[in-house]
Amino acid sequence: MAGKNFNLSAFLPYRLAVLSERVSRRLAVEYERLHGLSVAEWRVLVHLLRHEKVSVREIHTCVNLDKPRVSRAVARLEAAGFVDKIQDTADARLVAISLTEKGLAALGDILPEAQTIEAHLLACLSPREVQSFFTVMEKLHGVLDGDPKARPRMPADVDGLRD
Amino acid sequence: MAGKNFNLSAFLPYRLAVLSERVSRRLAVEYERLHGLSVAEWRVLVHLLRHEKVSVREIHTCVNLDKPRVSRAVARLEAAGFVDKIQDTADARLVAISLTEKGLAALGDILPEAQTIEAHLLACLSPREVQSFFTVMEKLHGVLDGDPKARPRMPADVDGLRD
DNA sequence: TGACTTTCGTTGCGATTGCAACGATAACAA
DNA sequence: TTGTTATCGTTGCAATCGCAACGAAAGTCA
Repeated sequence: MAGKNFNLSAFLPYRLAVLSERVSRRLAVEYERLHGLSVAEWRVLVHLLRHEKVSVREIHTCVNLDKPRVSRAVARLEAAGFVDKIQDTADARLVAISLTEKGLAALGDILPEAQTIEAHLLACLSPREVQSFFTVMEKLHGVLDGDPKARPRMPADVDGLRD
Repeated sequence: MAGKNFNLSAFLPYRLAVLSERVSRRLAVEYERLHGLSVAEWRVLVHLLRHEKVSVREIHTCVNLDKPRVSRAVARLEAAGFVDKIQDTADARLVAISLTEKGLAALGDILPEAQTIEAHLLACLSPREVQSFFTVMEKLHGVLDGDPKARPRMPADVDGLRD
């Protein structure tokens, strides 16, 4: 049989999954330790740092979480006092979510840790390697962008790299 | 505040998570379409291709799935007839799992698709880029290996690259 | 105006997840 | 032997997941 020598450990999707999960979990240790946050909650908070009064929909399209996940994350963040959620005056369907002081303070605790972890990871690479790594990830996304069976990518992840 | 210009879309852990999930889902389309398999079941089957009569524990340490997940995946695979599970004669605690003809046939369907997807992804990269990409992933693992707060890596993923 | 379609955020629900136990068996030590 | 410890695979359980469907609120157009 053809695949007899198929090696899972060298299979790109598997490798990506294993590395990504390990990195995610390492980060999650800090979210959890500092303020009991989940990945979804962390992503929402980070998004709010740069965008005030945003809707669930906008967060959803920017941080790669489906709508229900964002909705529930926001609900938990609001209950914890990290976030304010008020109804939009112009469009009653919309909700305007923004950071509270407490939320900002929490980010102040977590962000440095997160950036330290990232810096720690990148420190083992040469500038050329870093550059190449991100380029390759981008190219792989490009392949999936052209694959009708792949889930389309959130626009923010394409544009977001520019600033 | 320091992190005001923090950009999630350029944050390494986030980028890795997004890409990895997209690739995984693209693959999962094929598992599902062809034989209704989950990621866990796919990984177990692939492992069995190279290792006959293995225990749950061994699979667990080789394919980055926790024990309960392997146990349940095997149970489903057995119910579907893809796998045989017999009790080890020497050690009654152990179970010997191996592929059935049907399981082998299923792999025969899925493996080519999986390899095509991987090839399709890699085709957009130069040999140097591929080499660099895997090297970088390895180095990132190396950083986590030295980080006490990171979850240790499964030995098989270290050794597995050698063949 | 009024019937339709679309978009909003939320909720329901079955399935899956991760983790901590569990009973059963084996290995080890006194 | 017998008591202790370690390891096996499995199960319980609460939390989370993804997806579909929902009611409410615009938007659209005859």
